[in-house]
Amino acid sequence: MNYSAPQPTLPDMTRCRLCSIRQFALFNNLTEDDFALVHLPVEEIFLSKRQALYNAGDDANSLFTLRRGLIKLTHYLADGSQRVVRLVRPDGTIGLEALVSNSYTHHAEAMQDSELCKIPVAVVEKLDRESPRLHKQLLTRWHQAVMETDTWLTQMSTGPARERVARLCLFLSDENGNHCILPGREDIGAMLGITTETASRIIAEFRRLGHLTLRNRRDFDLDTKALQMIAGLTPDTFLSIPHKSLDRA
Amino acid sequence: MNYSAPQPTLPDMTRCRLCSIRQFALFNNLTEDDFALVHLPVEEIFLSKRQALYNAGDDANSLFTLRRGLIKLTHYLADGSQRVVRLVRPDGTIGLEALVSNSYTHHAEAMQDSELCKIPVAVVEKLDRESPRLHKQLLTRWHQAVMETDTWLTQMSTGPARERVARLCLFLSDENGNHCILPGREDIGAMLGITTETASRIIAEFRRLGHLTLRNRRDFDLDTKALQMIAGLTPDTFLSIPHKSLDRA
DNA sequence: CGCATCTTTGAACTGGTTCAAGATCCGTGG
DNA sequence: CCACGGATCTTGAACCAGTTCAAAGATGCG
Repeated sequence: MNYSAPQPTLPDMTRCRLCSIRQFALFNNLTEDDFALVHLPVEEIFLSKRQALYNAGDDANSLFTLRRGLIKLTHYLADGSQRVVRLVRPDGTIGLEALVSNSYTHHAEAMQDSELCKIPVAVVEKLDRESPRLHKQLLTRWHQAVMETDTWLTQMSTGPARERVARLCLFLSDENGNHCILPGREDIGAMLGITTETASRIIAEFRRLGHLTLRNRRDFDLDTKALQMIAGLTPDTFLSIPHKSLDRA
Repeated sequence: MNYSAPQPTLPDMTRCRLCSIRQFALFNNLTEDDFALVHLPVEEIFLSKRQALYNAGDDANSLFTLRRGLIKLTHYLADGSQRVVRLVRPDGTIGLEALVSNSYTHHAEAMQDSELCKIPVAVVEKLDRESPRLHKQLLTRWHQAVMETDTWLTQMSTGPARERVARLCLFLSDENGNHCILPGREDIGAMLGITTETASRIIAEFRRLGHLTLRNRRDFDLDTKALQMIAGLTPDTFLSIPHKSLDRA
């Protein structure tokens, strides 16, 4: 575990009450009573791009809420390469496993300069016990983690490379949906299970076709419609109707 | 949701107390007091191969513990094909999302004749509230689900087809490790993200090389050592040391 | 026994990898 | 401020694993 100089923090969770992203994050819908239960420090953490939040196997005593930036969770493979298992975007929770295990499962690393809150396990455990609201939150967060990993598998590790790249661009695009910051080619490779060269070629192709337009450095404008087509017809069709293996109870 | 005639059940959870797999399953380490809290029926469910337990989107009012058999959780893709997201083996928990969502996320289907316990959400919610033991169990189960999905991604959807097939054989092998029941080629395809033909060819190759020996129908003896080699050198090396993107806090 | 389903195998094709050479970008220090 | 050096990105060409299409065996079920 390592990160740059934690800021001095207030002695309790006063800040959390005021936090701008609270309504979306783990501590959403807590009441004043809930906050009163806690007097342990919640630290702020700042990571710059490429810095690790923790490594697989590190002692797990805290969990984290991402306020700004982008974090990748990876497994390292036997051959030394890495496979991205999930991306966490702002408001996401990182390191939930701290609640049930004493070491982290993944390697967590910032892909952009990031800002997080570090919440001691003890805080969450106490709230979990005493606040039904947080308890529900917790289960929900866990559910999210599973769903996101599933989605990662079906969206980013399935189908031809071109589709995957298209899906990744869309996934990384901002709220408006027409702009995104692409990571380095190597990271793209680790996310999609393809080589850096393939990633490069496909992005070059998308640029030629006008589906991506470079703004600066790694900033791109994107033609959402076109990319959605490539990504596989209908946007989120994977909830559609099973066709075979039908019921025969 | 659909499955064959639920057996008549005892009026409460008496059976759970006596259950042979209890020590591993969700209700492990519950006390008599815990059981006393519940008077809702826990049904037994029997699925035969290819029968669905539930479909994505079905109303989720129960979760399940698998006692015998093998269940696959899948997402259906836009093109109608399916992608297996995780396999559940005996003692595993299925449908946890019922606790936080009112519909199931996956399609769950038996790959072998299976035997499950169907536990109403209300039961688990009550125990969750009133038994710290079950509460901890629940978080742990959820953690397991995430880890299993992660593993599925890194083991079954990464690397060349030959490696994947080898890993799948090992994954499906019984305790002794030298015997396994292989699913149909189409299922293998959906699990590994390859075509049925490729699956078939590779299995044929493994048989030629003596890594797999057919016993009957879909029963195979396997040469664990050889398969482990193919699966990618060291067995579970993916916890190994990160090499680049080192700390620079 | 005969039909439907699943598996195996073959042969052509292709998407993606590999290896290798340039190009481009960027921080650093002169 | 520019030039250098390392890293990253792009592009090319040969190669190969895996796909695709097609057709011939198995296998099981009514």
